[in-house]
Amino acid sequence: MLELNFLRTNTERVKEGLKVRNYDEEGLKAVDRAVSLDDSRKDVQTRLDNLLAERNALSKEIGALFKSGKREEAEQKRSRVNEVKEEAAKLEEALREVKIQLAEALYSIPNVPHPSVPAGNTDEDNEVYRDWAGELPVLPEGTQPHWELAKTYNIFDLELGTKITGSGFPLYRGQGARLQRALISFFLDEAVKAGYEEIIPPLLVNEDSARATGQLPDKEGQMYFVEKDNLYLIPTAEVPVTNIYRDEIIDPAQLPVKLTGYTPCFRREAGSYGAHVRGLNRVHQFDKVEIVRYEHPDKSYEALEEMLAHVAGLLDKLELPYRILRLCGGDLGFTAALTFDFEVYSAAQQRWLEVSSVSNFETYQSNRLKLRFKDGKETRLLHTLNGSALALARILAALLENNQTPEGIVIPKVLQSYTGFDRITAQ
RNA sequence: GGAGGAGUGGCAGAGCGGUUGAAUGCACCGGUCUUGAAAACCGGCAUGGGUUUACGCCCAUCGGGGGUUCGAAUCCCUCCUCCUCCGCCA
Repeated sequence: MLELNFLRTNTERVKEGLKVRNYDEEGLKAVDRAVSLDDSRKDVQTRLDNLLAERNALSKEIGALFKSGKREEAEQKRSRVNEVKEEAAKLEEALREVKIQLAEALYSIPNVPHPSVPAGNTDEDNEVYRDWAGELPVLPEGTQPHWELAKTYNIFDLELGTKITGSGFPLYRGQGARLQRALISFFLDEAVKAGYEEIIPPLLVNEDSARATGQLPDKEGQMYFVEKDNLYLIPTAEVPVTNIYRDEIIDPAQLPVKLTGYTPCFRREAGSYGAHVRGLNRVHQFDKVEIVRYEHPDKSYEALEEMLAHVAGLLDKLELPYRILRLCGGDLGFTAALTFDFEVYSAAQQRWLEVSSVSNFETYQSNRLKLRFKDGKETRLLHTLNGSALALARILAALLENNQTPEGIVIPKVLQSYTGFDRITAQ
């Protein structure tokens, strides 16, 4: 959530930001509402504090009176304290109430978009930040989409996944499983080479963690929930990895903190079926390597560039055609200030598939996380960033389609030492 | 899963109903001394909120939540976590 101080001192800027996200006049009111709720909060807080101060002072006096044997005086004060306590109880209730409302108001206000974020409503309005410079591959007649290739080469099986679990849970096998593992290792190795510390986090998280990264209360329906133990299956490694430093004050000498983690990701994706989500295009379980950074506020946009270069480097090495989009206000995630999406071209489907999303959240996440650093005497919020590097299922889809030849599916050179074979052939 | 024990500042560790946001030690940051360093000595050293031009003052926080009391780190309830023993187990 946004910092209250920022909200108070930059009210107009926040509103301008909401307009970029297509909020109407009604939506903008949340900003003023939050500020006025905070005014009430301060007012109640001050009155309560004064009462508590009085109570504390009286209690001390009572203690002293009892010691010196002045019973009666003590009794008098005691009844006064009881009055004070009654009043305080009311104010405490009021404070609790106003805090809940304030939190709700704050949760309803998204991050302020970076000035470079273009206006727009849908993904159609996203800006092509860097287009693919070369020719897009055109496959000859008779080429197959990846779900057909899966059958031809026996590399993954959606029907089996359905049998075992349900739709959207692919089962990889043989050379397909091997290729999947190769991609994970390759991505992790590249991240480690780039200075990221490798993390294997828990795949289930508690409510606090889900709340801290903004999955709750916002995207409740997106996550699988284990009711018996009150745990959520992670929709991305971002959740456990970003929570590592929840509630911490970091020594600035440790900055930047660079972390990477591979995890399966679980997403309910309720109600999404149809042609666009065929095959591996959208599934409930997929593998992803995530990179996460905590940065000094002055350096976070530099870091974002670096992350873009890193992801671009991965796609270059995999020899996949891709483009980079700058998300427009309407498509930008609730918590992000600026997001770039990477899309690879899937030649058989003749469409672009999103394989990475790289974002700067500025202090929006760290405010909820209470993730700070010491800036001299001052304690300040850090900037958090993250990006997929990379999401597996769709990469695999594009790879299979683009690299199909009459002699099998060609494995990119960088992966061959990981897979142990240079092409996938019919088994 | 069963039985017992414990959770206090960055760490270790006192306190077990009153002026204790918390002794002491270590770590850390200043200073004195020293050619320099170490040692010694002196000082500082939690987070959040309110208020103030400022110095400061006030409130909350001793695993989380609730309760008893004029007053709770200290007593009670509850949840969580950790340790020991038993059971189960990749």
